[in-house]
Amino acid sequence: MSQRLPTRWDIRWEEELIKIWDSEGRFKTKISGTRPVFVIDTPPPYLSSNRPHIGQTASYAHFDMIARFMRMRGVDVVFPFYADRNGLPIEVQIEKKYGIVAHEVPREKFVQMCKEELDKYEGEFVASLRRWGLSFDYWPNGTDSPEYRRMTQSTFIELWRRGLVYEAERPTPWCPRCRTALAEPEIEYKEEETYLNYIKFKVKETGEDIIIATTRPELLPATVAVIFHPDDQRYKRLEGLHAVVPPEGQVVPILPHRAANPQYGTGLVMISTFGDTRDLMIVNELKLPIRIIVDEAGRINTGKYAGLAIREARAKIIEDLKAAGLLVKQERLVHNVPVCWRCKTPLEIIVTRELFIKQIEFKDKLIELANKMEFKPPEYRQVLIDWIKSLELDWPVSRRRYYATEIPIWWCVKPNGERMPIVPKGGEYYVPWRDPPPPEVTDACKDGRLEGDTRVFDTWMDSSISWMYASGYTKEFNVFPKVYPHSIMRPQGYDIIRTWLYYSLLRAYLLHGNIPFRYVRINGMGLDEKGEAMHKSKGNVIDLLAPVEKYGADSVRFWAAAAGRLGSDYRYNENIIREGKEFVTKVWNISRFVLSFPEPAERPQLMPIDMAILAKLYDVAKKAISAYSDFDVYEPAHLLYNFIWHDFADHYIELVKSRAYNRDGTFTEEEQKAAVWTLYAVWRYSMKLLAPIMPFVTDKAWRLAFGKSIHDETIEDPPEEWSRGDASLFELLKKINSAVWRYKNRQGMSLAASLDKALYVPEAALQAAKDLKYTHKVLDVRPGHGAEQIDDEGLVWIG
RNA sequence: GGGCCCGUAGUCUAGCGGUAUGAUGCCCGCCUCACGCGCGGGUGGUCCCGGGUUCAAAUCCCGGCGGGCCCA
Repeated sequence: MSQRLPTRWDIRWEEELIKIWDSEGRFKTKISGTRPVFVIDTPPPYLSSNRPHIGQTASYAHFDMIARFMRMRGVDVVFPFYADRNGLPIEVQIEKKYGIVAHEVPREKFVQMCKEELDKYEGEFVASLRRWGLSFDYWPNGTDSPEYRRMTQSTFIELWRRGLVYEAERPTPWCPRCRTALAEPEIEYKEEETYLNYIKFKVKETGEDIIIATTRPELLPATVAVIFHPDDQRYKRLEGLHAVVPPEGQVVPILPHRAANPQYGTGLVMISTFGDTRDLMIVNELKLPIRIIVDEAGRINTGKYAGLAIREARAKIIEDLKAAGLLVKQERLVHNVPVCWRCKTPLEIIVTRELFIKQIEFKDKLIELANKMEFKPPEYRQVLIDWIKSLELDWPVSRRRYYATEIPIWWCVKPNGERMPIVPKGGEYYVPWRDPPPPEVTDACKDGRLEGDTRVFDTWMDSSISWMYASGYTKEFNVFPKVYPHSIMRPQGYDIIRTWLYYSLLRAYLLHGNIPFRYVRINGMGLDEKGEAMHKSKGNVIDLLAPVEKYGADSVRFWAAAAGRLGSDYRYNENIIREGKEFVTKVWNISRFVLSFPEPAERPQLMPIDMAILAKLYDVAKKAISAYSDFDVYEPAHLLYNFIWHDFADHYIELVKSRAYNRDGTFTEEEQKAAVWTLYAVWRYSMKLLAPIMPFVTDKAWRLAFGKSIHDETIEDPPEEWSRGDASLFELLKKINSAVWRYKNRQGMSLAASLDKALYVPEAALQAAKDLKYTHKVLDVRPGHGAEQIDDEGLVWIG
């Protein structure tokens, strides 16, 4: 190798390497058929903007490091990248961008607008990640492709056949703006200022007045009960009596129920169908009658206030109550209202026909399965289990939106008006709102008229089977039967445990009676320098390419790996990126140094210090391999940084430099070769261990050295014989080096200057006497004590 | 309102029963033939506060305060 290589790593080499990797076909999934297969269930990112932020990208870099490590362990890794493109956010974005409302535009056209917008983002998204050196196989078919949607639909049809899906009229949290039902995780809460209204009801049996406090007076016509807390002595006497509800005068029971808070308002609470989820729960529990007064657009649809929007109705009814002398008082109040996660519109609970997937009856089984998955780190298992325990409703999966997977149902409308759902046989991509029904559907509806369902699925219906898609379920290389579920790993953030992870588990259980994958790797969130989440609205989003352009991808990857422990949040920290850059330079220069010697063909007789550094490396390798195997990149990053820099470079290389050069023939040829052989052995092995984290500098050096890619090498377990060296000798030599350097420093000497004295060291260190003598340029190296102690422990003397 | 996590030198971070790890910053030296994006040496901490358990607490328990996340 030439000595004329620049002393600094040039980050432009990274872009050359990406081109080389691409031309070598490294980004394509390869299944040998002989090696074990491992699937990484890459999170398909949602393309609501053209670039992921740097925190998100860092987690993808982690996945890449794991993929690269596994490949070097002799495994065929399926590491796909495709986009999640279905769902509400893109629709909302299009509506905002063009100032339109989805349901007022021809559906075909609206869907096309969404698709085009997404296409614009995807190319740049992929290119940015590639610039980070990510080695995924890019699959252009995202969750909105016929290929993926076909799978979503077929798995749904399978569940339908098994009776796990039902359509029911059910009170459902509903967004009047988006005109869709929402599932539990899609509900958010927002503080809102409102009035708590104290309203007079009459007790039917006694004629006395009772006062009820409510923030939702417009729901009075839907009120079906009044409750008080069972321990509330003030109202015990009302138990079993009835209340007359203004203004329409319906008579409802007065019941004790623990959900009533005696401290809130008057302690008497009206229960309406449907004010909120608590109302819903009580209505179900007490089997109260259902009074539907709100329609899909959020308008009152019955009685005196019909046609008014919720807020208008509220104002009007308050006015009427006032006029009738039934409004006792109003208190200002700030409370939390449930809102739509996407558009923040306050939700209503209305009754619609929705499709539900059964989950409540399987809670115990799901918890059992959750205990069978391996969580890294383990503490996140409880988050999933707690969530399963808290579920109260089946999963509503139908949505009245547009850019999503169509529900594959046709409705057979009989002459008598009866509607029968018919599902096709599966295996195709069905668009019932647009396409004619397939023959098996027409055959099943000879006596009726067919209507295609216009609804779509909740997007988690798509992403909850990503682990099947990633395993090539729809692809030519389909390894699903081979890897499911033991060789699939799900990497994801803790923020979507209750959604992506939970629904994946549910779907796997319903489809296969099993877990979806054996391993769950939970990463923390990437935060800004101050430790706050990055949000466009906050203006603290750090671009994912700027630091790469400044410091190079290897440096940024080093930050990604080293910034935080697995499962903990990690902050953006330019210092660590800079440290990564310096480490790249260090690695580069170590490589230049080692490669300046011809590698000995045969293994020479090693000296004790050579054995000692190998023993040290043995230990580092064991720990690093074990950590990598647990999908941790933080430990390896720190272990390798410290070993390569502060053991290998600072001490071993310094100690054996004279022996390796052997300019004046002080050492025997065997001794010299031992140094060079060991330099190579340590360098080779540590480069391989580092390659998953810093794939660029390690590959460039490896190609110069051996004319092939480091990424084709195998990381074997370290040879057992390495462990026979004496690692404590190495620690002792480090202390001696430091002591001498400190001494020279205090004497104002250059470290390269000769010291006209003998060095006295512990007996053990004499095994490296010659190396010590020439490294420190002392007269002699002797055992015992000299005239002057130069360390804290009394080990090192000179004189 | 509930749950979970976190609070260690200017900054970031490890330790999680025996008074503290590393990085960075700062100061001082060194052109040592792989590297000045380097090498060496030093400086810097009531381990958020209060109480408890213990021979002994950053470390365990309780209560605050501050920050974050998830959920209602």
